[in-house]
Amino acid sequence: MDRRQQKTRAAVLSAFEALLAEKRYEQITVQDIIDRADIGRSTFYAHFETKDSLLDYTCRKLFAHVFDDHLSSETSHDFSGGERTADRMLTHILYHLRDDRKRYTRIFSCESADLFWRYFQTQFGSLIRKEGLLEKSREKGVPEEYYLHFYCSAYMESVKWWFETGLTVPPEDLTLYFRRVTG
Amino acid sequence: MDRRQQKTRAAVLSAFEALLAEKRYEQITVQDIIDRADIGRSTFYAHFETKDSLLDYTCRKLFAHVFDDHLSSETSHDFSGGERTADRMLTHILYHLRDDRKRYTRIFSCESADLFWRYFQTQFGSLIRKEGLLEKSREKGVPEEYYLHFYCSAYMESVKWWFETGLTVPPEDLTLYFRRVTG
DNA sequence: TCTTTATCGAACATAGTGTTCCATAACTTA
DNA sequence: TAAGTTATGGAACACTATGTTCGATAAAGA
Repeated sequence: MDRRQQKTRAAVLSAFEALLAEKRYEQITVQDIIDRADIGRSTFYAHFETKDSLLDYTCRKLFAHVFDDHLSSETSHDFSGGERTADRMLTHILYHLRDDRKRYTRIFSCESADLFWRYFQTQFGSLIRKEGLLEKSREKGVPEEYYLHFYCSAYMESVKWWFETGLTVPPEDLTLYFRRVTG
Repeated sequence: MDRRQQKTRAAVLSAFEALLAEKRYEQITVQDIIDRADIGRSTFYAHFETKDSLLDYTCRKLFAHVFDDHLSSETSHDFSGGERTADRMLTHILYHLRDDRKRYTRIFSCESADLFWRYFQTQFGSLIRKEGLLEKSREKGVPEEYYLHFYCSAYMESVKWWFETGLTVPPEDLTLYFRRVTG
């Protein structure tokens, strides 16, 4: 890949994330981005079809950063240990989110980024299956799809709440809260 | 109030709701609305500051329709009966939503209408207090605000899931599901 | 009837998106 | 190092949508 392309791409992404830390996605204009990245308008559109594509790309990247990099290395996809192991992982995600709080705050509140949550939900779905929680849905007497939706959104809403309170609660405690209300 | 104003207002609101049943809020233009309502552009802006104001107004109206009209008449704000009474009310809301499904489907999926959910959450909050569920938060060992947030969003997400599945589940059953997973 | 006022319609300013074109500069490869 | 390829810059452009302004007209209320 051409060095120029790499530089441009990196400049755009970093400009975008910086802007995302300052204001909501909806009020960021392409002009803002290219000013900050110090590139021409046509150059931007040579890299990204639309502004939404950029958001999409960024979400995917952040998502991969949360799940692929950190998650798999931690537990090597072995959740046979049951809730204990899964808890360690959930807590691990929270630590990661807190470390990069600036990046994620805007993504979470960004109205167009339910994209991020959709990925989250997909990934979370496979987690739940590994935990064998779909059997729990039978115990509780609710449909599997309902339980899946409930469980995912409960975690997502926990995280949202966490960010709203300014991340004052320790990650371990939040995981505990989540377990207690969903258990 | 001038008869002309009333007519115009009614025309706008009905045009807006009709459009909302056809496409998402984001892709509805002011032009669409005034074409359908058959009024002049300046007339629209004489009634509503912006397109968002119209959405805001509509959300408030729908919200009042769900809560004030139906809810209070049903149980007269007496939730001392505990879960049984509250369940009847939750189910009642679901019936109302299903009867007017076309109106609500778009509102629920409209990205700018977390407004509606905010109202919902506020109202739900007072419900929970009356149910004495904040004591339950102590039993469960989680902060009250966390439990409130969790409980509200669990109901909201249940409703969202319900609409996604095309309202196939009977209202009574959904209330049951909700109770089983949050109980 | 007389006065008030809501509406129409067209034109306007503003702002943002995404496209096109070509000269220029930077990069790759041979 | 030279030749050829390709990314970039920058300006101009078409397009869409928002929200404003204003004077003429028609409908309402007193």
